Amino acid sequence: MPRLPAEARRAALVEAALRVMSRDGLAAGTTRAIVAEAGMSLASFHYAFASRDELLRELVHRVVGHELSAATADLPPGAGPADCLRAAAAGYLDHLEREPGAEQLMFELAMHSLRDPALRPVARQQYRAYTAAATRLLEQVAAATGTAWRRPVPDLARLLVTLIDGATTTWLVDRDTAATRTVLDAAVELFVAQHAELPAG
Amino acid sequence: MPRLPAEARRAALVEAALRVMSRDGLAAGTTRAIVAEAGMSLASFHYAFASRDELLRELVHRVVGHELSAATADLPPGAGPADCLRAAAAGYLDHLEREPGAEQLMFELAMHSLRDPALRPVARQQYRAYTAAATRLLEQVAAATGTAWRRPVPDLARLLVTLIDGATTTWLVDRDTAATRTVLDAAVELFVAQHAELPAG
DNA sequence: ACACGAGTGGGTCAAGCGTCCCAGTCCCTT
DNA sequence: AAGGGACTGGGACGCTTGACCCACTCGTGT
Repeated sequence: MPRLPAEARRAALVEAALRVMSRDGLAAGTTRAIVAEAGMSLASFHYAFASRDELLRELVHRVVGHELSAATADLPPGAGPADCLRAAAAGYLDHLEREPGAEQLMFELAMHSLRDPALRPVARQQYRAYTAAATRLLEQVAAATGTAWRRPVPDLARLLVTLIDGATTTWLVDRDTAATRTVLDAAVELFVAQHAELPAG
Repeated sequence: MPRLPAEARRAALVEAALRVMSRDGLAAGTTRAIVAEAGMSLASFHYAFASRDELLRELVHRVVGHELSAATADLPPGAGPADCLRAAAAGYLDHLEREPGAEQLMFELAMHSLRDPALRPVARQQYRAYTAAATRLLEQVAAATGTAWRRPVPDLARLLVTLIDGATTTWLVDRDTAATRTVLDAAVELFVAQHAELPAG
């Protein structure tokens, strides 16, 4: 209970909320559970945030920003495009295994946002961030390997997001990493064999 | 408020719960909201079900059973395997557009089940049902077109579930039917060109 | 026709929720 | 050093939740 400027307190509360909700689910993220995790009193919560919804909005913004920059940081050293994509997939799978709760929370957050008209734009933005990351990855791969994509990159980016999304939900259910890896590898092969590699001209 | 045998009341409550939760989300399915939707008193609820969790379990079982039989009923008249798969995808997309809430509820239910150790097997069963449906579809397509699949059918089935799952979540967020159709069509093409059509021997 | 048990309704309970208030305390400025 | 504003803590309010109890009513088997 040291004294904290409001801005730092907001950040601490968001992080605490993220921990609680990743561990026990979105619904478990009550104001009391959050302040207990952060080691504060209940009043500090509403001193830093006008409402629980405001914290939720800030939380989503922060996480989406973080995910976007994380996806951007993936720079495969690059041999062929297949290796690049496979490396990216493996990297994501590692992250998923390391923090399944966080990734599950993202889904719960998206589903929750969809039900609330006021929060719907937040969900949209979340997926726009995913698509942006996918687009960047595809462009990096093309640039790094001197190839171009046969289909429009936006279409491929959406396909990639779809695959990652589906792979995540199915993995969350059965935790079968080997099977998920197989699916992603097959998807990469599809991607490359069918859609990539027209020498850039 | 006519008199109803307990079994019929259970069914009516499950249907009412399904309506409420499809419309307003899993969290909105309180005992009071459900009995209001069913036009009963609160006591009738706990006469038919020992607890809200018991209703939830029965609801999931019923829906999974329904989805499994629905997916089985898909019999494409069949020209090539691509047409079969495309027809199946289009059929699912129609269903999704007709009842987005129900499909979103399935996700919410799965995510909720994953958090509760007692309900985790239910989520597993839900996805086993999906995989079974996908397997059946792939086998039907192979049989109807006289071809075989190059990769193990279980792998392909999981890939199919992954694709449908991902397509559903992305569509739920942006409701962009055209883009989702494009993704699914591309996926079908991938599926067929790369993985199908080895004449059955 | 009559009793018995299945089914019903309303009122109630304790717990947990988000939110709010206010008296107190610390730090920073001047 | 003294004032004022930023920050804290505990307690409380009003509401909703799942669960429950008990007095009642109706259909049915005898």
